[in-house]
Amino acid sequence: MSVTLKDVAQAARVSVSTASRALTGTGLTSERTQQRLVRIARELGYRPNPIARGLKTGQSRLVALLVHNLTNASFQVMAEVVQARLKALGYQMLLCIGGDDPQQESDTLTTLVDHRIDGLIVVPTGKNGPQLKALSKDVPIVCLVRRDDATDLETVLADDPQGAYLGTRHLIELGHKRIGLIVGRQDTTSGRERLSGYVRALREAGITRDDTLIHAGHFEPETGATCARKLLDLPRPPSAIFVANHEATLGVLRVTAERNIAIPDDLSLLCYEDMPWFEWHRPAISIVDNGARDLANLAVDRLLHRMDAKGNGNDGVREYRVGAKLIQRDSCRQFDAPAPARSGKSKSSSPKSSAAKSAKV
Amino acid sequence: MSVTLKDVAQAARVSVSTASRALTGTGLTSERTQQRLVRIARELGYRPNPIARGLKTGQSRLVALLVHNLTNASFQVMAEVVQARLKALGYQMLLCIGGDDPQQESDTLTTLVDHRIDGLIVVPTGKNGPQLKALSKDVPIVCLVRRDDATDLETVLADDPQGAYLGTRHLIELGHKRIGLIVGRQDTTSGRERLSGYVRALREAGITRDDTLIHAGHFEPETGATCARKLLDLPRPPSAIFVANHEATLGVLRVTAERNIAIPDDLSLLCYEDMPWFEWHRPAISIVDNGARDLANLAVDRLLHRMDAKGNGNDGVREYRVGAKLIQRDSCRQFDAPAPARSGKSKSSSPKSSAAKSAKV
DNA sequence: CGATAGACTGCAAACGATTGCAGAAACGCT
DNA sequence: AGCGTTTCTGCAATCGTTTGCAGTCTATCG
Repeated sequence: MSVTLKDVAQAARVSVSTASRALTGTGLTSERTQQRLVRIARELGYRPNPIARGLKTGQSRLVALLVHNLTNASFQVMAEVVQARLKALGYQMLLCIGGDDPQQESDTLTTLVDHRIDGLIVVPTGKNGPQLKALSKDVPIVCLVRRDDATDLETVLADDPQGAYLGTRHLIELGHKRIGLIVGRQDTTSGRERLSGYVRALREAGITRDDTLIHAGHFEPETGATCARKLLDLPRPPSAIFVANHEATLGVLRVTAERNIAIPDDLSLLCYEDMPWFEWHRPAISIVDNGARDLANLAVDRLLHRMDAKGNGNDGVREYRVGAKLIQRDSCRQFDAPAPARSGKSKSSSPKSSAAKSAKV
Repeated sequence: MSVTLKDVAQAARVSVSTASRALTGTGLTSERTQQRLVRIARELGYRPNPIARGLKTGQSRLVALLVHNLTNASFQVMAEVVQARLKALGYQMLLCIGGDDPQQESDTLTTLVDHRIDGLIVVPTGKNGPQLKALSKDVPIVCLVRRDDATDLETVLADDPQGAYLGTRHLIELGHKRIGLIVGRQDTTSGRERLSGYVRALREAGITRDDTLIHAGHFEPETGATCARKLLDLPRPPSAIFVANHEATLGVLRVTAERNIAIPDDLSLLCYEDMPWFEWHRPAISIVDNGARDLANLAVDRLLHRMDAKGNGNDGVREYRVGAKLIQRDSCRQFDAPAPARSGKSKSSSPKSSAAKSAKV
């Protein structure tokens, strides 16, 4: 079917080995034959067969990126970054979707190493630590965004404690005292860390933590909505909500729209991680940016380093943190302490707030 | 490193060939040895090396999906569908991002066939027809969403003419006569077809086409915004806009927000292709759904068919169409013909519209 | 009891590359 | 001229499978 090394060798009247050496540029052939072979190979349209090569060398020039899904905007940009970087180096990216499901992750991992991938960047579910650890003996692995506590794999993390702290502090500085938090599962690194950042900011400001304001769990838009309702139905509802879990944002937004709660006038809203439409939304939504682009780049750097270092690319560093930063848009606003809560909700009786509402659309 | 067939054979005291036959289940081995080998293989944790197998058989169990990007929600769901389907059949999906760039597409294509992929589903740029055609001799290929006119490849398309027709007709039925259209590049199938559907619906309704209402091109949110402005600045602005180009939506939405144009009261808005947040947005955005899920499934069906049929899976059909459907949400509204346009814009003077505006947030 | 079909099994050659080893050629040096 | 180096080339083994062919064994039948 396609032209093989043998064909090239025959056409050039040399042995296959010579052809191989000439084309891989080992410098073990004379300048003349080298050039001749390169020319002939090009004329014949020879393309080395990576499968055959891989069998011999044990390498595939394939690097896998295993993420949970593609709906998450962060994963999208990470995928694009990784793809671009790898491609420039002659690797092909294998993008896999694990669905945040341990079983699926496990399956995918085994097929990937079966395919003798040269490297792996993975957003671990956290439930396959032993397997990951075992695989890391065969393949350089870098964890991204989440840590798997059962392993000592090199991990590139967003600085979630700092990000959550930053976000919370921002709200506090705006005068908010009751800040609702919607945050991810507490058995994930990011879930725990974001909560801790939130708590720290409160403590520093001398605000006592109120657990009725905190919702942690595995969110989808729908459950995000229920939590938002719970928060808003509180006797003393929060004046700001920090949605530190990406998936919940849509639900929260819907509830506020349903109830005609004007953002930021009636409620300040701050989200974690960017989405392409956040800055187009009215009001444009302020966020804590986890630096997806930087994270991906760093992960690639580390992976390449390990791949070069052939097994002992261990520099002693286990964990890299990429700083988060606050991006202020229009969804957070100075909080004017209201009259001390009496009975019932005072919202609908406030002409000011409703006027503000009609100014916004 | 990992356990090979040879190891299994040795442990079972049979030849490698027998081991191979037993494990691949060719039925050429005795029941007893077959079972014994399966057991031993499992005990040893044997996993066949797809590279070696691929070298011999010429197959890789890899199927590639080449799309433009991952920000497009349709591509996301397609990727997830394809991944799920293939995985169930023991294939690994290779997801590649071509960026709608012919050069990049071309490069990716060659590395893919180098890797001896078993099949390819591609959203073609349309600029690499000859290459695709050539490759299709080696690999089963199915085009998705776009057709490459330079080839006669089997193609799974959304029914864009129908979808655009459906959408436009819907707006007409609501009483709209001046309907702005923002549509994709006219050198792509979908761009042309959507325009034609729009035109047909107008013609059927006896509305004369007004080219100042039509904007075609390669859009990003920003250019989408400029077009929206142009439309709204027209002496007689449209009462509805059909955003038949996915990328432009955000821009249009921003302009309407900026100008306090209430949707659907001041302007009806209909979009093509769904986005996860459309139904959470207030007002929820009505769309023409191109059936991404069905498209992906059909593409996989066709590809598998071709892969089975070993080269002549050609059933004579060249083109499959997946029906589009209208999903009505809240962004379109009955149009009450306004008083004939006088001088200036009457919008700000209408108390009704501003009241409506303040009801919405 | 011997022939023969049938059911299994093993040998060895592929697949397309890479690579250690050794031979050949060319060259310089004494 | 003879010899040691250096430089290049080819042979052949190898990676882990699959598979055509031929051989072995058993069982069955005449």
